[in-house]
Amino acid sequence: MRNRVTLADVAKAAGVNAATVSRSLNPATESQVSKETARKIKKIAKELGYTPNTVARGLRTRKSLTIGVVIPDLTNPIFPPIVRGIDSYLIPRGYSAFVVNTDGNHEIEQTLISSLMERQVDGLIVATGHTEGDLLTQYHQRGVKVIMVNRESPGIPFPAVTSDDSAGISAIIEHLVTLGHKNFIHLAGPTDSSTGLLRSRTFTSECKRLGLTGKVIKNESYSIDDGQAAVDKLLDHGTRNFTAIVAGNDLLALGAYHSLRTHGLKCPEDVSVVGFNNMPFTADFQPPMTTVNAPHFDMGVEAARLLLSQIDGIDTAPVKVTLPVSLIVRGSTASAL
Amino acid sequence: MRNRVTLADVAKAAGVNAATVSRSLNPATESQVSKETARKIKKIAKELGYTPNTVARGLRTRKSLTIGVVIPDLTNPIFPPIVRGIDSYLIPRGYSAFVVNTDGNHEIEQTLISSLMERQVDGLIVATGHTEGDLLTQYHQRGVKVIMVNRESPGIPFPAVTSDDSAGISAIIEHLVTLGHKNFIHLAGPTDSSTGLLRSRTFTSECKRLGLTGKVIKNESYSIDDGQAAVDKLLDHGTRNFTAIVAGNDLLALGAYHSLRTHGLKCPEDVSVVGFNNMPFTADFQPPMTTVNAPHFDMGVEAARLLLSQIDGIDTAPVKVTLPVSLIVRGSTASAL
DNA sequence: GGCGGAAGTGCAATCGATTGCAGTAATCCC
DNA sequence: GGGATTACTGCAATCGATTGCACTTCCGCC
Repeated sequence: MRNRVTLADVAKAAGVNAATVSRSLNPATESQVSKETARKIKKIAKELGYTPNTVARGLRTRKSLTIGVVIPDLTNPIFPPIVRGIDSYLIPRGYSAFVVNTDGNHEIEQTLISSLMERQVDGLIVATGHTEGDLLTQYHQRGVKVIMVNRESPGIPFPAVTSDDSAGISAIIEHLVTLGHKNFIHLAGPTDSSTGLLRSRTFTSECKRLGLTGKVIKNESYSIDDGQAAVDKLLDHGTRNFTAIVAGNDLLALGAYHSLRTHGLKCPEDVSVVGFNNMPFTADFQPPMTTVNAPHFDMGVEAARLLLSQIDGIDTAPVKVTLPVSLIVRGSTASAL
Repeated sequence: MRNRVTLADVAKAAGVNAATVSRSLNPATESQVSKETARKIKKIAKELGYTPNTVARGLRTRKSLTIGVVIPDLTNPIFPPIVRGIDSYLIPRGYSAFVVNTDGNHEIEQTLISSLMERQVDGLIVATGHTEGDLLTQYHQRGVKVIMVNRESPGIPFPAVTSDDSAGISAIIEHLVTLGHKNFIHLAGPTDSSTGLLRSRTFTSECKRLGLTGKVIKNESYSIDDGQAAVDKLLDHGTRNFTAIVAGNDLLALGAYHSLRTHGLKCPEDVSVVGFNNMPFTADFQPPMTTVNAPHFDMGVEAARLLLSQIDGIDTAPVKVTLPVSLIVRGSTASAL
C-alpha cells in the first residue's frame, strides 16, 4: 500500500548492496565509497524518489532526532513564541518536536511524558515547572536529557532557561515609586511555579527595602478569571488602601482591569496596573498595558540550544541561563494622587 | 546507555519467548495466550518497568500513530485552539501530532512536509490552504491521508473543515445595514487563501444584492501591519466616503483601529469596524471588537475525526464540513451618522 | 615476483517489536 | 485406545536502515 522507495530498492536498481547505498547517501560515510559509485547511486536515488525512513534509522542508531515539549496550555499567548523559538533552533538541525499540553493537570502530564518516552524522544523541554512524580528523574537517569524553560524545577537541578523575574519586579516597583505610589497589591501567580514564587518574593523584599506597604494575594492559576476574582474580593470588602496593582503576569493584570471596571474605578487614574510578560496584544488593551517584556522566543532558542548541547555530550553541567527583561511603560500606570 | 527494558528482557525474566510477551501485552491478541501466562507476564512487565517502543512497533506495523499538522504560524491566536482541538481528539486515541510552522513560505512548507513524511506520519492536517507543488498529491497517492482545516484546498478535493464564512459576512453586513450603514470598505485577506477569496466574494455579492457601495482592498497577508497600511493609504488620499470597515479577520481589523486612531478618527463614532474569527482578547481591545465567532477548537476536533476515519478506511469520500458561525456584537460598531 | 597495505564493496547482525506458521501437548469423542 | 480438535507457545522472518568485519582487487615497492 504505502509505496515507499527503500534503500533496498535503490540498491537493486544500482546493482549494489544496500550497505553501499547507505554509505553513499550519508555525508559522514560517503568517503568510504568510490566517487564513481556514490555519484551513480545518488542519481538513481533521486530518480526513484528515495526518502529515508527516519523511524527505521532511529531504531538502529538509537537516536530519534525527536524531542518532546511539555507546556501547560498552547492558548496562553506566551507559549507559542517559546515553541517557535525552540523550533527555529531544532528544525535546521534535523530535529522535530512533539508539543503536548498538560492544562496544569499533573496526571495528564505524567501520561503525556510517558507517551513521549515511548516515542523515544531524545530529550525533553519542560515549561510547566513540574518535576514531581519522579518520572522525569527516572528518565533522566536513563539518559534522556531534560531542560526547563520559563519555569525552573523546584527540586531536581535540571538546566533551566528563565527570564530575570527579579529584575523585572524591581523595575516595576521603581517605576511606580517614581510615580509616587506607596501602597501596593501584588497578584501573585501560583506558588508551585518558580515564577510565581520568585516574583512574589522579590515584591515583598523590595517593598520592605523601600519601606512601602505591599500586600500579596495568592492566586491558584495565572488566569484572567483568578485575577478578576482576587481584585473583586478586595474591592467588595471595601479595601481601597492601594494605588497600584503589580500582577504576576499579564492575564492576572487583565483580570484586574475587568474588576476595576465593574467597580467603577478607572485605570490608571484611580489605580495603576502593571503586568508581566508583554504577551501579544497587551498594547491594544484598554488602557495599553504597562508590563515587563520577557524574551520568550529567545528563551525557546536557548532551551533548544542547551538541550542539543547536552544530547551531544558537549555540555553536561546543570546550567542556569537567565535572560534579561525590560520594562515597557504604556498607559496603565500614572502618577499617584 | 539508554537502559530501556525490552520485550526480550521481559521474555527472559518470564522464561518465555518474546512473541508470547508481545501477545500477552496486546489486548487484541491476549486471548491467544493462557490466562495464567498472561497474568504472570503482565506482572513481570510491570515490575521491570517495561514500556513499549512505539518506533519499533511502527516499523513493523507500518503505522506510526503520528500525524503532521501544518499551520502558517502558531503565534497567530486562531491556531492554538485548532491545534488543541486536534490534540483533544487524537491523544485519547493513541496518536501524537507534529506541529510545524510554515510562515506562509512555500519552500519551507515543502521542506517541512517532506520531513514529516520521512517521519512516517500516517496523515496530515493542513491549515495553510496551500496544496501546490504536488507534494501532497504525491503523498496522498502513496496512501497518506490529508485533511484541510480552516482553509480549503484550491485544486485538489481533499476533505476540508471550514467555518461558514459566507454566513458570517452576510451577518456582518446585515448588522451594519440595520445600523444604517451604506458605504463599506472590505479589507480582504490574501486571495490565495480560500477564506480570503470566499469572504471577499460574499462581501461583493451581498453589497450588490442590497444595493450598497462596497470597495474591496486586497491585502498580502492577514496581519495587523497590512490592515493598518491599507487604511492608512485610504485616509492619506483623503478617501472618507465610507462609514464601516469589514475586515477579513481580526488582525486586519486591529490594523484598521491603529490607522483610524493615528488619523484622529474615532471607532465606532466615526467609523464602525468589524473583525472575523473572534480570536482571544478581541473583547479587551479598545473598543471591544465586534466580530464573527468561528469555532476553531471544534474545527480542529472535526478535522482530526475526519482524518482518523479516513485512516481507518471508514470514510473515504472527500467530505466538506462547514461549521456554523455567530456574530458577536461588541463596541466597535455603532449607528451611522 | 611476492608481500603489504589501501580502497571499495558485500555479508550478516542488529535495533525492538509483530505475526504467519509450525509444533507440542492436552483434551475430547466415539 | 486412537484419531481429531483445540489451546498454547516457540521459531523465524520481517519492517528499513546502519555498521563491524571480512573479502577481493589492485597498486606500490623492494
